[in-house]
Amino acid sequence: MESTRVQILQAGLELFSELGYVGATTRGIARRAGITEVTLFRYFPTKEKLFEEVVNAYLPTPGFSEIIFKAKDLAYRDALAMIAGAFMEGLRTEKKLIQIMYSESQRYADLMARVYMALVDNLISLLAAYFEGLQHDGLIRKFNARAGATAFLGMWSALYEAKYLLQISGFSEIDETEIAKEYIDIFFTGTQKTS
Amino acid sequence: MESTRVQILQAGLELFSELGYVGATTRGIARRAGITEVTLFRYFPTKEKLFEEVVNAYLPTPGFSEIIFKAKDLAYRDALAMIAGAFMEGLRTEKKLIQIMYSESQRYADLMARVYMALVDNLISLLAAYFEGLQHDGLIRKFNARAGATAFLGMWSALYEAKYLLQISGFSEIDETEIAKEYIDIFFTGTQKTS
DNA sequence: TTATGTTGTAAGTGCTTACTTACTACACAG
DNA sequence: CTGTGTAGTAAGTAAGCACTTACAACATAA
Repeated sequence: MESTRVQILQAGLELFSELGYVGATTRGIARRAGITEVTLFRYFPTKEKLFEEVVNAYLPTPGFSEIIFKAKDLAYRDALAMIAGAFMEGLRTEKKLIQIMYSESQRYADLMARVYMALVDNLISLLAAYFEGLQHDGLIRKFNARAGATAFLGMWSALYEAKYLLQISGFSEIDETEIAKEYIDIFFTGTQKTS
Repeated sequence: MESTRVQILQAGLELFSELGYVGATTRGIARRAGITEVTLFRYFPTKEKLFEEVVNAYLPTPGFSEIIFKAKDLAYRDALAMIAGAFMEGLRTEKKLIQIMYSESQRYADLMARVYMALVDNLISLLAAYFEGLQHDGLIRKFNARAGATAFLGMWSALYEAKYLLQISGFSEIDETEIAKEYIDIFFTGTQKTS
């Protein structure tokens, strides 16, 4: 059955993210998948190949184009809020993959760079294009659109890391909608036209 | 000699950051320190104790208070630029520790949270106090000072991660002073008084 | 000279690891 | 009923791991 393969990949994603590439064992992955180690090696020739297939299997297909498309129907401030919300939700959904990305960024630099690209690079480009459209219509001030996009998403990804990856206690207390309001205020005001 | 101990700690910092806690071996650390494995175990009873001592030994003593102190003599925009530059330089200096922090944030959650606190939490508080002073003097608009501080530093730490930790090619091409100017522009304008 | 502290050398412990081989059990399609 | 594909079981391999023991070499200080 194909489901055996999927179960192994799922178990691999979990254990690689919890224990890292070296820390996760083929025995442990097999156990969590509910199969034997021998069966695991019937599907994947080496631990390394399994790891690469896990990452590739769960590489997110960026579904951000619709988000930005919808943003065009909203007022600028509401669009920023919606984009930020969608981005944070996307990061939360991909938490296991993001954990792998950070812990293996040295050993598997190229592969992890691809994970980053899949996660945020596409959104950066779309967001930059959105800003350029608004600039062209004279609705926001002129600035380097790509730099603006990384500035905006950077605030959120840093918040995500402190709160969800490192689980800093000072951030878990804070209401996310409250801090979101401040972030959006700053960026909104910072990109307004100077009247 | 005390220098043997220091050499082991230094080698431990390097190998733990390159290979992770599980991936780094006591043999490898001893070799890089230029001593034998037996000597390593004469100084540190277990690999785990060695790891904890490495992290504690290289926990940065935050030297940010002087930075914020100097900022008070500068114009707001120049102060932002100086703080951002000092923060980025601090992150670059602590690259190995930061790598450890990200790769072991699951296994050693508490210890790595302490690393984060030492790295940025102190600066967040100081920066928030600086903003509050400016707000009190009516030089910038009112906003949640702590949220503003995390927003400002978040932009920079996200840039640092993409450029130096994940080494995303798209960021290494960009001139850092150019992107810095845009970040500061956005934050400066975003926290100005609405006249 | 004698005592002490620091290091290296050599060997080995028991455990875990990724990965293999050989055989068996069972479901299902022709 | 027979062949085929998928799985489990049992056992084992060679290598690497953290960590130990015992002893010898050397410098320094009393």
